[in-house]
Amino acid sequence: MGTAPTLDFESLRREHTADLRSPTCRNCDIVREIAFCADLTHEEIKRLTTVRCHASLPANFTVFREGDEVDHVYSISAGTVKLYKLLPDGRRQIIGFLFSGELFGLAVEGAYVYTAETVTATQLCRFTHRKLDTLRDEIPRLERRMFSMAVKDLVAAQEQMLLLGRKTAREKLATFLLRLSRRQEQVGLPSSPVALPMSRADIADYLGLTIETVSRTFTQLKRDATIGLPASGHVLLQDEAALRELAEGT
Amino acid sequence: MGTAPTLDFESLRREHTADLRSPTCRNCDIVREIAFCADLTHEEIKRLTTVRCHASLPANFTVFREGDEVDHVYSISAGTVKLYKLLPDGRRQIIGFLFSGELFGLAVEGAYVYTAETVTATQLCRFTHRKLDTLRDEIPRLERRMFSMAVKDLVAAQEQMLLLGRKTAREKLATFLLRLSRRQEQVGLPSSPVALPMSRADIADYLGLTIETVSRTFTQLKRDATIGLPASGHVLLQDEAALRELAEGT
DNA sequence: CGTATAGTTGATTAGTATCAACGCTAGTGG
DNA sequence: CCACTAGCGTTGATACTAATCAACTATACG
Repeated sequence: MGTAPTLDFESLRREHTADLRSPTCRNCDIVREIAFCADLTHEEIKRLTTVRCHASLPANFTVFREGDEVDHVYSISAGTVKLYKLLPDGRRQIIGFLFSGELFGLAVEGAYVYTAETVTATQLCRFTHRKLDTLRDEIPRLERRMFSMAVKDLVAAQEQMLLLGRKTAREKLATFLLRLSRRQEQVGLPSSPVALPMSRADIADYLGLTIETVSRTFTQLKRDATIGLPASGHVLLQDEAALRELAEGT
Repeated sequence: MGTAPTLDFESLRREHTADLRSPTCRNCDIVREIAFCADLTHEEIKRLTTVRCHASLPANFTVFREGDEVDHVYSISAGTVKLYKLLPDGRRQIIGFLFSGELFGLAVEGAYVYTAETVTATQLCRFTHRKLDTLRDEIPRLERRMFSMAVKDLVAAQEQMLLLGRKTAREKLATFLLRLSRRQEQVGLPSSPVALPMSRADIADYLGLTIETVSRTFTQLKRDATIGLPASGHVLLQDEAALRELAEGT
């Protein structure tokens, strides 16, 4: 997995920020797009703004590694991030793909519990844990919001356990495609040509399969006219009903 | 999965409470053992006490089902509970085994996201979601505590994804046994004769295996003198180093 | 004591992994 | 501008782990 090493966040910020900044992030006073600020008042957002700092990172950039000492919490402004855990012999399990608006960097006992790596070019906002703790005390709604985000992640993790433990390769892939499709809908994009920013290797490590099995299963679904593969990185959902049946395991 | 149907909690409470009540739970004013009350002051615990209500349930009792309308949050005073999700064709994934001091019943959009069933005879405390919400507003530390519990569960769920997606049957079982062993240590019990209150079917559905594979793997580990099986429901960890190597996948 | 349930063991199958080769695409340098 | 190369993705042949099907044993229960 030819991954760039973790670099100094600050230098990266200077190096890559210019060309990747989006309009909403150019000026530091608009942070509503940050997920856990969504419900806050203007006043509260202002407070948050003072402690945040953002950067744009290239694809395949390691933000932090499992076991690293925790310093910051990150929020994705734009782009895609993958979180994963490794076994000593290199076997990898991707815990989740995160998109714009999602938060990561939670940890136990001062160490990150997974590695975080960008999939595409990505813009991140980050806060120190210390400052976030202070803010949580000052803004009770923030605490509540972070709790419900943790619950949301927990529910997703449990759904993924069902997938990993009990679904077949076809069912896993169908579930995966429908999830991405649903997410696109939520962001106001069309549900059907699903964008796959991640590689086959990433998909395999997310679904508990091998690259080859993922590839073969794509081919099978295409042969069955359930999906179409118009271009690399894009999947057409031709028969959503069939996909749903597969995903639910009926 | 010959499961008793969900019964009325209140009638069960009356029916089973007498013989199952533990000394610590007999009087309603000691609730320190409830996990999310651990850090609270005496005053705060008193407040909680007024809204709680407890019951003792027999083994294999369904507390609630996935999809049921949410009413309560439960805390285990004594016993073991399993949480699971089902696919329409009956395939089952156990999300977790919970023990004394743990909380369950979190939900999204008013519906439980998993089924909860007792493994052994179990004592539960329960609170209505409504009352808990009120208390969370009144006791900020409670909110913080619930957040860190959710994070703990999330981290455990991510660890389980690695197990389900990337570990072999032997590695899965070794990991499982070591977890139970570690938990016993934390409660002050010896680490070695590990108690297995759950059936082979439950273990299989937790590890993403079949009953037969679990049984065969137990036999293999016994043959290798890694574990001993002195009596049904108990496992002796004869070679913890070997188990740890297996669990870490080295 | 007989029956039901849980657990073990064996034989065979099936699904996915592994090993290997090949094609496609994109980026590089002449 | 085009050949060259590297990396990603696909496809094929084979191996292997765990599932399935089946029989049998041990344990708990009435």
